[in-house]
Amino acid sequence: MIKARVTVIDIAKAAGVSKSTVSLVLQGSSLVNEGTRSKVNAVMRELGYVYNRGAANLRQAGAKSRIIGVVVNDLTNSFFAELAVGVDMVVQSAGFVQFLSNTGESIDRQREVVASMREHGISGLIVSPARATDAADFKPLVAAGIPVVVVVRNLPGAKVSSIVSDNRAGMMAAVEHLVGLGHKRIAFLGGFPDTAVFDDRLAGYRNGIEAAGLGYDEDLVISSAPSRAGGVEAIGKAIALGRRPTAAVCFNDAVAFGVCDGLRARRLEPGADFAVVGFDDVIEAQAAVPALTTVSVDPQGIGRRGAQMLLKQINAGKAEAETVTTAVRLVVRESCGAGKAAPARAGRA
Amino acid sequence: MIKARVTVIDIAKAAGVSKSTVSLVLQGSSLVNEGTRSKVNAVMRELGYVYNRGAANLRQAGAKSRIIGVVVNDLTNSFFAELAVGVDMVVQSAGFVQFLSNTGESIDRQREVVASMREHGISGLIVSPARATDAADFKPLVAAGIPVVVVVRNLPGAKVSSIVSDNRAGMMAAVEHLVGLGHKRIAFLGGFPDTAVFDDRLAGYRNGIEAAGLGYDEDLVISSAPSRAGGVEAIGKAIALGRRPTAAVCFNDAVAFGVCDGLRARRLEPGADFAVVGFDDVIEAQAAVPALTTVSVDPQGIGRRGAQMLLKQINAGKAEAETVTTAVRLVVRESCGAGKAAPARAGRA
DNA sequence: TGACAATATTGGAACGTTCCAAATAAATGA
DNA sequence: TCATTTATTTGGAACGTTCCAATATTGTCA
Repeated sequence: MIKARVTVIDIAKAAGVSKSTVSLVLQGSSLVNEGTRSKVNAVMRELGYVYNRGAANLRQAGAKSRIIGVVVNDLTNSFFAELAVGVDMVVQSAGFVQFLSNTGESIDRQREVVASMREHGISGLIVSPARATDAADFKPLVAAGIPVVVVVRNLPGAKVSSIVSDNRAGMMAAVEHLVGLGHKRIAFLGGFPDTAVFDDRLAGYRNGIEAAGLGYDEDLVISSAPSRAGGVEAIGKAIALGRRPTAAVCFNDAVAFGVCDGLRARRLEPGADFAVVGFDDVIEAQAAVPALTTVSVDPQGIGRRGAQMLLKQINAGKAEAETVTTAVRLVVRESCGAGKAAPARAGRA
Repeated sequence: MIKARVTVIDIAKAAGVSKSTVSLVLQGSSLVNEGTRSKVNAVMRELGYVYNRGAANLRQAGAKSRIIGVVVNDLTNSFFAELAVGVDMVVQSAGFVQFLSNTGESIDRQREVVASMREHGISGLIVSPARATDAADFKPLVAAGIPVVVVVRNLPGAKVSSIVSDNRAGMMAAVEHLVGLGHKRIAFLGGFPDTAVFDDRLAGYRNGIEAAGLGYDEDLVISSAPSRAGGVEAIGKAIALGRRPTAAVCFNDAVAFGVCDGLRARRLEPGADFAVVGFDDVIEAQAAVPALTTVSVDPQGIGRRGAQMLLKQINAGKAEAETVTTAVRLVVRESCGAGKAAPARAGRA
């Protein structure tokens, strides 16, 4: 068991040059002679040299650790897994690596992992914050000059960049579609009212309802946990209403699936007897029976976009916070009752 | 914009002690006086000190970076996302952080991320290898004394620890169950024959068939991509067979879902007209219609277990490779036609 | 040939920590 | 009081890189 690490000095000695030259080669400097370069490279390969980024970072004063921190609130939700994959794609091809952690909606955990990432000298952070995250939590990071991009859930008041989907427009489109199908009583089901995302989606719903000349009726807004179970609960309450709705837009796809479950438990067929529209377009949406009509937000795209934005800020050294909202589009499938769509499509590449 | 990093020396100066003492405090040494300790801690808080792990690792000769590398082959598959979450749980609570990367089944990518992780000085690696990974790929890691644990897919020939689920027993149980329901012609659908996992599952199928006194018939083994699309394809071929099977065990749940799709496209109802059993028990399995009878492998459990094993090896300094196969259990739901089970249960905590 | 530029190479001195051996201070025993 | 523990504290010297300023080497032009 030879534990001795091979260092740049070993290489230098073996190649008959100075450590400085080896360092130059490492950084692909054009200053070094072609012959020398290839010799050094050969020796490196031969001795099995592995670059010590820690040491390098030390010298480079925290500038470029080439580590990007990624924090998501629920990795078991495929929406966020996709997001992480999107980030990974661009981060990776830019020669960075991804430090990914899952907070499971715990803000304590979030604090921990962010602190830990900071200790490791991340050069930027992408975060989908846990519920009830304090906007001030990322203050120290940006004060230290570490770019932060908030995705999916925005943090009103925090002076960081953010990318959120156009929740309002998406929900409005969903309502319009249902109105176009002849529905007059459309409920808004699921979600916790204490989040910015909820507010946006609800606002879109309200806009859509009012634009259609239907009266906005508070009774038709039924919040619940943003989960499958929450959906079951919400549809239960909706059906118990005096003037029962004939359609619902849901806070997200998980809720929508729950709503479908709840409908079937009451011998109502989603799509045929009651129209259901989700939000997010998670992978399962197109495969479900009935296939879910939903608002597609392309989490992978958000991830890619967020990563690009972050990299831009890292390279720029200093960047002011920008906020983008990404377009969404309604994907009409079966659960809204708009007729059996063409046979389901294609896998993922 | 004051970029000056606060270092241990700044703290020392401000607290009127030496840097060595500050270092002692940092490591929670019992050598330092209680009064001094609290003073130092106070100053640290005041100046907003952040520990520089890079510098520490440098000195500690790569021993304890407290970084665990996690490499999965497909993060968009919830099976692996769950796995990562399981790892994260134990890794996190042991005070380590997780470096997670997705290879998307690309062995080039895998090589890249592993190299990158090594440069960052990970103290251990958990990997669910991409298809066709060369067992020698992890040789340098273990030679350098970095423990590696392979999960889910084993790497015959590699001298590393591994945790795989008991594929053989699981498939055998599935076959036995179908036999118990009266099926005589049971197909094995999906999966690529070039993987160890495929071999194991097929062996389990064969054992089950022969144990039941049914003849093993090669025609009933139809491989395909281990995906939903592959499932559609496989069931198509199965139905075209002369003596058509009446049931199938599938390579994994994705294939099983595809098989259900394919059945329905031919006006056959999975569960009623043809029995389908999957493998993995992905989250969607219990929510699907019909709920999928499948072999549950608890990816989160494997993740936790793998992480524990890895930590043990890290702490032990040197550990020989051990191999565990984790138990699996058949979860009977609807798709096998064993009668409507009790109403589906409960979410995830 | 000498002066100058261009091209390659190089020895320290950092970077922020931990470790070691040694120093200091305080407490104990005789 | 002095020697001897015991409890704290402390300066360097690493660790493996990068950066800087300086040096060697070569080539070019007059």
